[in-house]
Amino acid sequence: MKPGGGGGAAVPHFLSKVWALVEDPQTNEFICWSADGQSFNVLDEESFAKKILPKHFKHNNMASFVRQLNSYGFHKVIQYESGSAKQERYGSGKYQHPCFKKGQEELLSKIKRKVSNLSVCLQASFQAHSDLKGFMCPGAHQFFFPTILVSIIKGITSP
Amino acid sequence: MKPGGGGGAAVPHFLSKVWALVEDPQTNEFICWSADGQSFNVLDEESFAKKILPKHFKHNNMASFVRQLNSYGFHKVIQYESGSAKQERYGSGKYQHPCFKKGQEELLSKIKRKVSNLSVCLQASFQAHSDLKGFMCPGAHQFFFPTILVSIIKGITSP
Amino acid sequence: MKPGGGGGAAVPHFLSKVWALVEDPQTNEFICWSADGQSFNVLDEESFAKKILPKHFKHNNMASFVRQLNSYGFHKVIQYESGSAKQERYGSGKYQHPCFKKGQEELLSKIKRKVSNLSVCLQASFQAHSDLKGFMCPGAHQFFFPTILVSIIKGITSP
DNA sequence: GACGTTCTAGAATATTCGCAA
DNA sequence: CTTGCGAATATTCTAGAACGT
Repeated sequence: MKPGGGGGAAVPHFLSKVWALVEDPQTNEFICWSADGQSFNVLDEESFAKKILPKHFKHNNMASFVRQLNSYGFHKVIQYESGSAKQERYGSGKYQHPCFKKGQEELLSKIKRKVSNLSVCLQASFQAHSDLKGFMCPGAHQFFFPTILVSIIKGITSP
Repeated sequence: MKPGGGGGAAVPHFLSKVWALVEDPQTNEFICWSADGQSFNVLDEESFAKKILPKHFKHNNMASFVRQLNSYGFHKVIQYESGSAKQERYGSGKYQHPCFKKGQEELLSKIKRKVSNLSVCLQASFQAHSDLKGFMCPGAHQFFFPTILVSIIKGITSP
Repeated sequence: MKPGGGGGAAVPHFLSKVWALVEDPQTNEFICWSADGQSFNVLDEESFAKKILPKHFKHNNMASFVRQLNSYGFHKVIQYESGSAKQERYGSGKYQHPCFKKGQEELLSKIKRKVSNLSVCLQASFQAHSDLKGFMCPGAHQFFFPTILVSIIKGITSP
């Protein structure tokens, strides 16, 4: 269960919604897959922000949408304009993530949200020590080992 | 015999009452099975709280009802609105438990109330170490960092 | 400047809005100062949640409003009903904070948002152990020492 | 002592603002 | 100048804790 904005699945709400929007033919005027299916396009950011976003999120700001994309590791694809011939539509944008590809919805679960320092550091620091498994507290539903921590605290406080 | 509320069955009163409410056709306007029978819906939480709850419990607060649901391991199901077609009713909610399914009342006895992991386990373990005082977090009534340690441990043990 | 919610003042948006709501005569039917000006009352929580909240916040849930109040250190005031004479309005609530008092708007800036115990307790507890400095997690801006705990745990688990 | 009710806090995601690479 | 990110607040779902029956 993913709280916060309300997750009910392994995939956060945000990702599910973006996927649905890109897939939905009714919104293809605003957001759709790119030609090669490796990224998605927002065709008119202003219209998309004002018309589509508030139906699915609690805001109507393109900047907030982009911030979320970045949080999940999406990157804007810089479209090189060959010469001046190309008339790019004003306000369009292309965004990409290696696990966000047309026809491969199962990859969504691999997209991880980047969080800021606290949890990241803790987890990052401890993940390198996966040899610490196997400490169940009797009665607990999860992995747990208070006794050991008592020893730790004692070690710290009365060295 | 299950104490607490003075039940006479193996299933706690709370679960029996929720089951009865979901089944009862007369209250289907407020609470009913979902279409697939895998969860139940509260259609209008405020009406449900004010009209139905006090008839069966000692309160009329949706929050207390939800707290009980969570205590028994129910989870809220996030309903994703695909597109704008779906007209979700205001203030509705869907709740689910793997042993709460339409037509399978016998599963109810498998639903267990969760006890507080923290106090139970930590206190048991720490009582043998009464020399650890002085690690009180100001404002805390107990040793100071149970939750955080749990977080750390969870990070270690369930990567 | 307080980011998040987009404040432009020293007082977070939430506090400013609550203050304005309590002061505003037009919303006194739903939220107003208590008689002594030491707290504020929400007279009908469900009406307040559905009618007032969405006009000022991005939600219409009383629970979210209460979560914010608690985050800022407000407490619910338990109203003792003297005998059976007092007819308390159904679904009302009184909330109080030592720096939220009628006529003293300047106190608002003293109300601080509580952050997750995680950092608070860690810092509070470990500041008394300044000999543990030097254990900064790279990228972290605060006191922190996962590495030491890992070392300790490893030392205990694999002696 | 397990269960029920209430108030508060934890934890993850969401939204906003501003800055810097 | 633009993209991406840090950090603070906001919203949601779940759990902790205290008290009562």
